[in-house]
Amino acid sequence: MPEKDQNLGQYLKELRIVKNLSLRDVEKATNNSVSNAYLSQLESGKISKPSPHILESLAKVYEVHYEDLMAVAGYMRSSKTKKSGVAFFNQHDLSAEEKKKLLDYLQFLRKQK
Amino acid sequence: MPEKDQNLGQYLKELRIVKNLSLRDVEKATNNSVSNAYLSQLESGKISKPSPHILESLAKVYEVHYEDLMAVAGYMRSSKTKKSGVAFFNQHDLSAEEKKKLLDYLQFLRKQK
DNA sequence: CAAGCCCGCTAAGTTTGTCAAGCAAATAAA
DNA sequence: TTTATTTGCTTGACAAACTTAGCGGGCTTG
Repeated sequence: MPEKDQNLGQYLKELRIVKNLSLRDVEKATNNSVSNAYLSQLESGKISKPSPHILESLAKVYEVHYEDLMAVAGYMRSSKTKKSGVAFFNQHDLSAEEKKKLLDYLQFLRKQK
Repeated sequence: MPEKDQNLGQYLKELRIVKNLSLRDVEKATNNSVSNAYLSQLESGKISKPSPHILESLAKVYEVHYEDLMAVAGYMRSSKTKKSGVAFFNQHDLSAEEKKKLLDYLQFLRKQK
């Protein structure tokens, strides 16, 4: 489950990277309802309270429960431990740094074609 | 249950009137997290998409399920028919006008001491 | 009547979410 | 290497959310 104090931006970035999507991929996948520029700001934490319908669009693309994103955004208390798409990155007691390194490495691996 | 197409403002106003609270009463009850001026704008429909934590504060004061308000605001599909505090005003096939007249009359009655 | 309080409401200002355009670096293609 | 495409990101402008101050009306109390 998403950790309580994990910030929304990091979580969104994890989801996107694991799914191997670019900012613009997501923009298209959401039918332009979330611009790549805005998603960038979300991931970098410059925006902390997006409107729920934005989260809904993202949840659909990332195949995550809408309520999960709402919870991470601080809009709801996290509901009953639903295992979402990136469960691996959240279930194994990874520190924030470890997680980040793994994600970086994942990108590296994929770039090797 | 709140009707699908019922707008948020009207619903909030109903709740407040039935509970016999003034705008300022609600402001105080929410610990100043919802100003009376802002609530007025909400009820008049000048603001249609308040941030969820606003709805959370109001739900607490009005003793309504948070999810209900979220649903009425269009942030969630209405969950399983929870009967909220003003069930009377929503269950008896009242038209919008009828409802409004009843609420006005309710205020009139109460004003009679 | 006058002084005071509470009511709903609004006008004006600040903040913040959101988008369109575009830039610099990385990658791919020629 | 040069050109073109993609990627993440920043900037500037706009709209919508949200705040603060205050008005005018209706009650109450002296």
